[in-house]
Amino acid sequence: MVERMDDDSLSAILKAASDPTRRAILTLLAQQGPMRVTDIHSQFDMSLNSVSKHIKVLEQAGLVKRRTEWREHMIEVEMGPMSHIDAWFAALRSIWELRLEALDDILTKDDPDND
Amino acid sequence: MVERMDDDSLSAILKAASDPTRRAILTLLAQQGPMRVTDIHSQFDMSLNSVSKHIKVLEQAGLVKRRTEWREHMIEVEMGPMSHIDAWFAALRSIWELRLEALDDILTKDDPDND
DNA sequence: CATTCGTTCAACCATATGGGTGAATAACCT
DNA sequence: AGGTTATTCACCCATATGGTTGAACGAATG
Repeated sequence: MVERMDDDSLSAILKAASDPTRRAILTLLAQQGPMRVTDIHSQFDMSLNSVSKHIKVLEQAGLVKRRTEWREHMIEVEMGPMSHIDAWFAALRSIWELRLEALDDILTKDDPDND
Repeated sequence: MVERMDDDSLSAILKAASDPTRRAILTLLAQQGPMRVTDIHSQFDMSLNSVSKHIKVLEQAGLVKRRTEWREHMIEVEMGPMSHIDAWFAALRSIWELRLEALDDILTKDDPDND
């Protein structure tokens, strides 16, 4: 069944994922596993600070998790919340298909009353 | 292999979907089928103009299609591009799972060399 | 203690976004 | 032609966003 999640959370997730840099960070983390902010930064042509901010956005959306080990912040991708995107899309598609089926039903039933 | 679609298109799609009003519009259209801008507007507590702007964002992201019939603009949800979201998510998950499998492989092989 | 390292915080800037209002355009209906 | 209807365009405004630089902080290390 459709887990009706917080609209705000979903917005945050989608918005966080809508930035190419942030998607690249997620991909990088999925490939490499947990990385430090500095390591992530080394893969991008932008200030460490900007990368840090992107990570914060991802973190607040729940798409990454931070394990602060001593002075190093290990950032790890979190796949769980991403399924909310999937769920929303699936729900939308199911609503859409339901309507089409109903429409088809109306059009194909041999009811002489139509028109 | 990861089907690398236009990064910009995907960004546009995710960004368009990241707004609650726009998601509501998509849901409405999926439920009701094609609607006019005015009809959509009647469901929201906001100016017609704002609704029109939201529709334009959805349109540019390819999430809705516009059939301009005479003076009426019929707006219809377009499910196709939404699968890009799905595809991106699936690709990310697959990258993630591949890494975990490889990791598991390393950890479980009876290699006496590990320390 | 001073330094270096890893990271964030604070301030700043340009641009985008979401909202509003009012005018303009375009087509239909007398 | 004049009025109504449907929609967008052009502005305006407040706030958010993505980027920058420089300072600050906390912890390891010489």
